[in-house]
Amino acid sequence: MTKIVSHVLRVLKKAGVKNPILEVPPDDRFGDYAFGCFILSKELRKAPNQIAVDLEKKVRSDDVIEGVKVVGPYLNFFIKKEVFLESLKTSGVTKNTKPEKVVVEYSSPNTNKPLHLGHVRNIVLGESTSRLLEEVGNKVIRSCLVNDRGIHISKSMLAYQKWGDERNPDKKTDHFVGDWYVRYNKEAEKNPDLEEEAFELLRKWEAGDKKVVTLWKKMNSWVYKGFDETYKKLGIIFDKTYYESDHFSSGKEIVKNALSKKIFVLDDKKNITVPLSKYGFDNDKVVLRADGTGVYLTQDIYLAKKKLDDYKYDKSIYVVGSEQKLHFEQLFKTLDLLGLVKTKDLFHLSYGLVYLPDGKMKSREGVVVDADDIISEMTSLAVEEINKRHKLSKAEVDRRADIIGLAALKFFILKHDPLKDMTYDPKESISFEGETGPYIQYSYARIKSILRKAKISKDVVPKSFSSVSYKEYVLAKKLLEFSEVVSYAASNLKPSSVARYLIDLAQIFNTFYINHRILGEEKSVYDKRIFLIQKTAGVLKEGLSLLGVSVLEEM
RNA sequence: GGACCCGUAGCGUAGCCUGGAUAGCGCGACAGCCUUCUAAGCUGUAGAUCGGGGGUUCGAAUCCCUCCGGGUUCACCA
Repeated sequence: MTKIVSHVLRVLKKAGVKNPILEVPPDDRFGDYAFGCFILSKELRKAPNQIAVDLEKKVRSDDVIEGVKVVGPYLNFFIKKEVFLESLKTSGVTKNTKPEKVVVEYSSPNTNKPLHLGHVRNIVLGESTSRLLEEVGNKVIRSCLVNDRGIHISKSMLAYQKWGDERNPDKKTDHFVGDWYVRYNKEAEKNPDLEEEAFELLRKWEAGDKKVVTLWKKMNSWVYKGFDETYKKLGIIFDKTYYESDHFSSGKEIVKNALSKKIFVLDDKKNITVPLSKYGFDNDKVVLRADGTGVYLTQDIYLAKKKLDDYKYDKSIYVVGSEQKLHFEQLFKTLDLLGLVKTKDLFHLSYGLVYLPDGKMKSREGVVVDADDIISEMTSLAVEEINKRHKLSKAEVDRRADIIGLAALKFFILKHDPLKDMTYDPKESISFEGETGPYIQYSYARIKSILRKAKISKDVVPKSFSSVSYKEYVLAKKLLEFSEVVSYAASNLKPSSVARYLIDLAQIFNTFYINHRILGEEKSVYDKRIFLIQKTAGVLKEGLSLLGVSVLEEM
């Protein structure tokens, strides 16, 4: 691709254009590349169209350029179709020249309730971002910060203590704990004194009360067991888990130190604060209360330092919902002031909230789309779809349904720009047709089916290509875009651009598929098309894998 | 009230960074395509004053200003 572009640029320079810029026309009927002559019109004091006409005379066709054509102010270049297929032989994803070590923090659950759809968005985004960064050559450390202490877990604990009769879980263990959290909130409505009891429990926990700590450990272990099952279904493995309970009171030394260096200051109530208002923030931010207790920011400072000590990272990415945007701006500026990490090496990958049709999810009332529920709902929908089409053993149906259901769910989330809020309507649920994960998987399976019937296992690479059809050319051209798309997605942390690309590619492939036969064609055509569909399968599989989605050989 | 984000056909969205040739796609609607490599597919039709207004520019969905609508956030909560 770039080779073709640089060739055209060279030709333009030879024709007398000093700094040529190429653009891609909106429709390939206009050509493969275009040079807009507007930029020259002032300098040459000629109409853009006249310039284009003059240039046209100076450009000859060669082994890359088939011809040029003037349309209005544009000089349009038509590239020989086989050149695109030829470039496909050597195409691939470009790796970073300087690989970086990147810590990606995601999931970050509380331990008082099971994971919900919001977490799924977070996890799927975090995982895909990690894979993208690895794809371009970076080293990624997947980390998870567990909020395992605080008033929320005390509430679950209190309800269990009061009404749980020391029962063992009779359902998925994290759901069991979550039920007590919901129970607490229900009871607390009638009896506001419960809140004080919950705080009492938290104080006891902090004081190291044995009974409370034992209960806390037991309930957390149930939650972790449940989380692990969910992570396993989603295909997630963390390299490192940080627990809030290990360092919720850490970071105080760093803060005091910064005070003595006059980086931080005392406010009129003797709280230690970060003087953020000097740097364009609305307010200063308290980091250590006068009574010596820390806040969220305090331990986040500590954690950033800890991660730095643990991994000496070049970049640190936090996958956290958009409602915490301000907090991360404050944190990043603070870390910069402390001289710990430069702001440019920190990134808050912010994503929009997941809404239900009637508003926000409320986990304290149990109004949530539970992660496990939605996964199994997707899976059973997939079972129905499979049974409509095939008669297979139950084991095979289940195997395929897992892969298809998860693809539908993950792709549905990832095809949206992370920034935007999204609404999930359980009634309409997630489709398997149109712009979906299964659609991409299906395209892949179609290719695999042909390759099976052709009994081809190795890559077919024709020496040369001839009489390339329009649809073959369009497919080849799209395949060549893959590496650019990956680079863009990795540097902008936007898995959605990969998802969008895969939709386009699958559409183009399916059109190609309907219009061109492969099996039974004469050798040169057959080889050319096998080459194309093998490349397509490769890109579909690799692209999906960047989204954390698997493929099926048959579906 | 301040700050930030979002506003593109009935619905869901891409394009906005880096301005350019008829605003791309999916769902839904309508009309078609399975005796040939998987119809989870393909083809066609209808459907958009790109939230309103102003500005910059030869040219604005894209950049700037402003207004309107929606959201998030502004704690010594995480």
